Amino acid sequence: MVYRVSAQRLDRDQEMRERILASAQARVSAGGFAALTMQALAEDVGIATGSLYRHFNGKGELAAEVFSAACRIEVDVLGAILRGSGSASQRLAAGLEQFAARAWHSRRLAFALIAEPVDPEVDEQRLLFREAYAELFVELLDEGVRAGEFRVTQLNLVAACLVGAIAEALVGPLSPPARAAREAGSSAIDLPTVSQSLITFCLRAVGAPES
Amino acid sequence: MVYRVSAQRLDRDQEMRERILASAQARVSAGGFAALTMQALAEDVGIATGSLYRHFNGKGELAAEVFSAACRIEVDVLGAILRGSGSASQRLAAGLEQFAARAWHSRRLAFALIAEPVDPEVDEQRLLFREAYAELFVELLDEGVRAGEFRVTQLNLVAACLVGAIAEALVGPLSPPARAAREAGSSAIDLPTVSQSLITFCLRAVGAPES
DNA sequence: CAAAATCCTGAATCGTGATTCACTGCTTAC
DNA sequence: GTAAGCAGTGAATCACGATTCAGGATTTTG
Repeated sequence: MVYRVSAQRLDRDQEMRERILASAQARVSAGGFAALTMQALAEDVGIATGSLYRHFNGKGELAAEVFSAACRIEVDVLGAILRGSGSASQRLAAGLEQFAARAWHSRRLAFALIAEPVDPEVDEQRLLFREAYAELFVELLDEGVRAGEFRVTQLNLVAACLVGAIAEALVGPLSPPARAAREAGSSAIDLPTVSQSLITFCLRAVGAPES
Repeated sequence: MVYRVSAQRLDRDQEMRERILASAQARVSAGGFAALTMQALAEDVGIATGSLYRHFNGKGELAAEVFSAACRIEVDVLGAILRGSGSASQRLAAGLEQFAARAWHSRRLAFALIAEPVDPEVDEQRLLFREAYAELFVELLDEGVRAGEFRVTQLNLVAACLVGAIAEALVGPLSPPARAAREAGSSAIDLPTVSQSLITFCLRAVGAPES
């Protein structure tokens, strides 16, 4: 044996893996998962298409990893707020505001994560992350109910409704951004307005007392 | 000229077109749009694949037509209720109940119409029909606000939230049906419970006074 | 019934993009 | 320095289903 996997090699592999993931995420952020082709990605990174397969078993795995990484950040951010300090209502409002702001500022990515049609492998991840979101809301709802702030019985169902309402409001085809993109001269709603309306909607929906 | 398009032929063409659409809808109802391949469809109908192209310009057109037909029914049904008689709150509740019942009884189709990844051509239709739904809700919200029943300012946004909440609750990956399908032994929620929770959620969300 | 025109067939073709693999060229260890 | 073996290359291959099209079958009219 005159060749063995050296530490140097492992480092380089890891670095390359990260470069690939970074390029992939950039692609998705710019043009959605539809823009994530192995050929284009390889060109971005500056390697041959075949080389991608040294680092990932296939496109599905790669896409799923891009997806998870992006989502994990979102879930962590939201979780930190929802599990933070303050009353359940305050935390719900803060979480929604944060969520809205993030989605607003990277719409393409938000759309890709929440709604874009993709490989089944990615869809599985999406399922898991939507559940993760819902789980966070279930926790919060539970606390809110115990504290007498919220009036909800079917925690899971209401959590799903919240996730759906938020998703549709912010990134679905009906969302203000999407509408604005379609009809050029449409009356633009701004972030604070959307944010506030969404918060009011959700707080009322869970039976929080009006401020 | 010894051959011209006769009335008989036109009739047959129309009948065939309808048979194709019926088979296509059956396929989608059973296995979603993913199961709608031209080959399989042709076999179902009992004709050659090429013959499908006498009746439809391509798969996109066919799929879009299946989609529209199914959606139009839903929108009409919902519209009839939302525009019917009774207070805005009563109509909203009735509409939700109806919607929930229909989705519950044909989940696969509901999923296909609301959430399944498909051709762009179908996505366009989806956009239009989601807007149609939202438009119905906007009308209702407007009436409700005028009547002093609802307290909502951003009608469009709130309508989108409603559509999102309903969709996610009933057919999204988080929905009780979907959950039950995944975890075999999960505590099954029944339709009346889902229906009631959804109604409460939506009525509160739009600021309707508690009953 | 025959001629003329269209319809129907389904195997072959096409398009798209992921995946492979024989080859070239680096790394490693001594 | 150099032999052994791994990494990188990218054009060729594959997979998959939509779409086409050259005949054979059918319908229409006189």
